[in-house]
Amino acid sequence: MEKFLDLISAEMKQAFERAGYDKELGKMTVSNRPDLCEYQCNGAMAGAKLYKKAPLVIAQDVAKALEGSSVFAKVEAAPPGFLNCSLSDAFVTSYIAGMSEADKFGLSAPKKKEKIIIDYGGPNVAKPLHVGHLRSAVIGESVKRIARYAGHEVIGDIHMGDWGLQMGLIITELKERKPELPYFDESFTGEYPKEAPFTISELEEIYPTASGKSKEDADYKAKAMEATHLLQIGNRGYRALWDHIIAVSVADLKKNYNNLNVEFDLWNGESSVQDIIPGMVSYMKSEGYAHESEGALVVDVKEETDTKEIPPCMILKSDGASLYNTTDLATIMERRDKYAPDRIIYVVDKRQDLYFEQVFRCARKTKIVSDQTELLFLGFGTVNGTDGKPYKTREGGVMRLERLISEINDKMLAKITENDPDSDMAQKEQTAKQVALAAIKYGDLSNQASKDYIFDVDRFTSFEGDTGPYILYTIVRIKSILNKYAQAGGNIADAAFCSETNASEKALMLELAKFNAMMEAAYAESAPHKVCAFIYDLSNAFNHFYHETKILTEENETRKRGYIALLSLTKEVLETCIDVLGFSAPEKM
RNA sequence: GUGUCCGUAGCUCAGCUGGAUAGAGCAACGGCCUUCUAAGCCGUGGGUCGGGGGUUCGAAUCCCUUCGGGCACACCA
Repeated sequence: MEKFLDLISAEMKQAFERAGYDKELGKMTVSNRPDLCEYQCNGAMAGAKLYKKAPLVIAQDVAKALEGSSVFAKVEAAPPGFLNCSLSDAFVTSYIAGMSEADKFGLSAPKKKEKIIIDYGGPNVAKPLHVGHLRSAVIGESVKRIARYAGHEVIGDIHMGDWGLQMGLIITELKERKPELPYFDESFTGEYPKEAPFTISELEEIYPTASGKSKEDADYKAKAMEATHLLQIGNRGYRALWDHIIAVSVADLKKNYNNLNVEFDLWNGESSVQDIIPGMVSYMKSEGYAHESEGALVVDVKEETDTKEIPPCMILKSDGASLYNTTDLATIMERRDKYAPDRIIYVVDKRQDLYFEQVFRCARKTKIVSDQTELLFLGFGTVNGTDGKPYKTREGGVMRLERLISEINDKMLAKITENDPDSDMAQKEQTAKQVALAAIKYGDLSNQASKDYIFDVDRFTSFEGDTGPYILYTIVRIKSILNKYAQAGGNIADAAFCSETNASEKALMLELAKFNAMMEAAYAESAPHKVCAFIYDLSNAFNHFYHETKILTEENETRKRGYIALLSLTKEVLETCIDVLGFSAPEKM
């Protein structure tokens, strides 16, 4: 389905042509003076120089050429040369009616269906999730859903940090505490226990303890590095232990991400590509891409056109061990071979910008990625506290995600209980979680991803104005009316748009009409905040309409059915949008 | 030092492929609940769009410069 703006621009372009001007001047934009008109065209001013004519004269010529238009109800030429346009009710309602019939509300299928891998989440196993992990999960999930809605094939990969020194540290600490375990007995040849010798909470305590010790005790650190090495070369007991760590950790991660309504298609990690690293390294050596520098194996990635120094991309450390670069490059190879993606999107902290620039250049130079594959770095900003510094607990520690979420859940439940003391507790807890999640996600996604943002718990739990709960509240209001309508015997499916509209009704329709263009832009720019801005405007338009219009008591049946059709469409569009943002609305709140 | 991002109302942020009087939310103040959920609606006050220069009929938006801040800059991820 054509975009609304394109349709009315087409009408305007024809008018420019009929009046004897270049039709490319006829581009319409949303009015920035809503008191004067709905849409405007500034082409007459741009054409003034070209035709050596006063812009107002051109505007008047075009306005004249639009007399009798079925699209525009009114076109006015205003000094110095604006064309102020109001749309005809019939045109708007027929567009909206078409939208409600169309697949995806008129969002056209992409010219080419792409295969996209989104690399997001990126938690470390055995370390609890903290606020820093929130953005990658929330933004990545939304970018994934937007791309999917836009008609592409999308694979989400959590890409865990599950290989390296942190694993050696945990193993070392376990060995100190429980040396009697069979995993540490090199003569043990039997089957290892199926049960892990620790719980997730023990694991979460073990890692920071071990990490602390290794910083103070060089001997301990050496042991951890040795353990890491043994694990990597396949020590049987350590591998068994590692399997336990992963199993326990992944189960916990799944629970946490599930609470966030975040789902991954692949649970791969750094360890997944260990087998292909040796081959990749020897390929880079034999093809002459990699060379030794200061003891390490590197690939030069600087280019003539650089305005800054780009350090080489390191493939192996001077001790021969692999590092983040190594696994990321190997992962690109693996994805190429398994999925042949058109694009890989990395939803990662923006501080890793230079690092990914190196990796991408290295991948291109060494041809481990196909030329047709786009590598996109989607860097997000830091989550700060109200002091503008990275978010911490009141005590100054790292804020665990679970704690943050439960704090907001609690505040939410208190608010809901205040509003509705009667419903049963389980129901209210469920609703509280739903609304809290909307508050957190909308609070994050309504900011541009690349910018730092301030996570203000008080603001996020106040739920007024431009917030997730406001959007949910709007949806709940609509649902409530539609339910009442149905209960009174009305059939929502029978509703039909009425070509006669009041002002706030038309304004709501004009907001709805922006849907497909908005979604297209949100996909093209990987910009969930555009979806947020759209549903905020749409909710405002609805609430204004709601306030002005008595819907269920409307006596004119045709008008009433028109209202119901409009409510129904508004609800569906809002629900579609919050779904791509990764949250949902309750029945009541 | 080099690179990069940012600087818009008291606070948090939109707007940035150039257009009229720079928008929201919060906070402040004033209205609106016997009527579809007041987590709402309506209104008032609040701005040298960091400073300076340039391009343009027109600049928050593009270019240059300057000040202030964040971040990154090979054996972490």
